Amino acid sequence: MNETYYQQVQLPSGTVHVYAGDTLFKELDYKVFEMANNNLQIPNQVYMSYTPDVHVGVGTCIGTTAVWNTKDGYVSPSIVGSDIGCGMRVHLTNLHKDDLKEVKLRRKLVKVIEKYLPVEDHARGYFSDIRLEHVIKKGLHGLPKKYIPDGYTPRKATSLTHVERSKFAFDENALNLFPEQVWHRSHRQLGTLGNGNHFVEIQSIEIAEDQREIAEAWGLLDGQVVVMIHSGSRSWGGSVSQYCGSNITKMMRAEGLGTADPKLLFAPLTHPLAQTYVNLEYSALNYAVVNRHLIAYAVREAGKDVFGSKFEMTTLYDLMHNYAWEEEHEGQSFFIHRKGSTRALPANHPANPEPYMSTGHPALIPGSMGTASYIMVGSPTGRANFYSICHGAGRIRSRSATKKLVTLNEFSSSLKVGTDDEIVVNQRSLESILDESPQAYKDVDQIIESVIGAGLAQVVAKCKPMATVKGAK
DNA sequence: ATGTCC
Repeated sequence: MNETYYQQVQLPSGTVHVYAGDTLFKELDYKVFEMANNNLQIPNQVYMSYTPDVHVGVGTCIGTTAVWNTKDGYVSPSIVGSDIGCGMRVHLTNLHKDDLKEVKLRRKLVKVIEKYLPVEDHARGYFSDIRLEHVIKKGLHGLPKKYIPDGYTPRKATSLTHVERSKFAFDENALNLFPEQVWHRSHRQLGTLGNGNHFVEIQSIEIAEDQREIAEAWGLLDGQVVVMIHSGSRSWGGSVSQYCGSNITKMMRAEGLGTADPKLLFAPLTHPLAQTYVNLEYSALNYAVVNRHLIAYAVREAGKDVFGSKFEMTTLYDLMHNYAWEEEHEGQSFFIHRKGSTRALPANHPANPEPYMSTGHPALIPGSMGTASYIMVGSPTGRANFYSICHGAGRIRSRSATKKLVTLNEFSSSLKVGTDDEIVVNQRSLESILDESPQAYKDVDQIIESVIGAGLAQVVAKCKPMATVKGAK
């Protein structure tokens, strides 16, 4: 049987391009098409698509790529979503999975990570030597030098080239809109994980046979231990969404703009409120990149405590799956929104950072708890979808429904609790994160199969969880 | 996802 991995769905307001295998497609909630129909009513849109992990969100589905031409474009805070700049980071260590064979050692590592990375108090990561204003304005370039250690990339450079973008420039006047309290809270939250689906995970990797050449170029080794981080812009991005969202809502009401969904917000890029939003959105992208960088810094400190000063943790890559920005393709400027959608550029695309120009950059895709994550690379045929792939497994069940359905025993057994292969979790009570059990999510392997089948990307390495650090409310 | 309020 020939499986289809892509189809165009015609709706009254336009076409949504759906990248999903037949099985996943059949299981899609009709509400994702209602949402698409509303989103397609925003004027001048040139392209909209769904990834195989698409699911209903606020105003817009998570798993959406939505594109305008910059010259007559629109920005939608709803298509970006409220966790602006949320994304992934992977660091490579000089440990082999056998070094972490003992459950006791994995427990110790998790405990020490918690010492450097506050997970109970979400606002305890006070870095008094970091000026929040500097990192908000200059991204990673606003950090004191001590946070950019030597040997931080596989090529042992101190460069900040192993990120999607190390600094987002914007009109800084927009920052005057925020009260002191927002600055204070965000300073205290720097370097904290947050909760929900955010995590730090210790994983071991398996290289995909047909991508060994790329894996080698990236410094990946079979059985290598890696650190995967998933976090965003914390309350800074939340404040941006809230502040801009309420102003744009009022403007839309006054000007009679809108769709059937009052939670779907948008404005033409030329509107002053749209410009303020884009400026503040970029400030949140700076915060998010720095936040993940500082979380990695904390894990690195913990690693040195546990394994000694020879412990290394070099940056593979940092990239995001929630944002809107300008992007050039074949000389044309587009304004691209990705919400739960990850850019995966192929080799030689000019937007690749220099170290990844000849291979394409790593695209980092998290699975759900207890399941695999993936390090992928974009394919040239991904152009059809503006080089966008999935963001993870994709939720199929609400947090409350998951808590009703899944038992603690089922959750524990998916984490292999009590066996030698136990995926050690920091939370004393799994009950506090029961809504993150794998039963709340689609099967990530099926999602990845769809992405490959559609010709969007290839797997370079599969990452298997060994220990997970989560925040919880 | 988030902080805040019920």
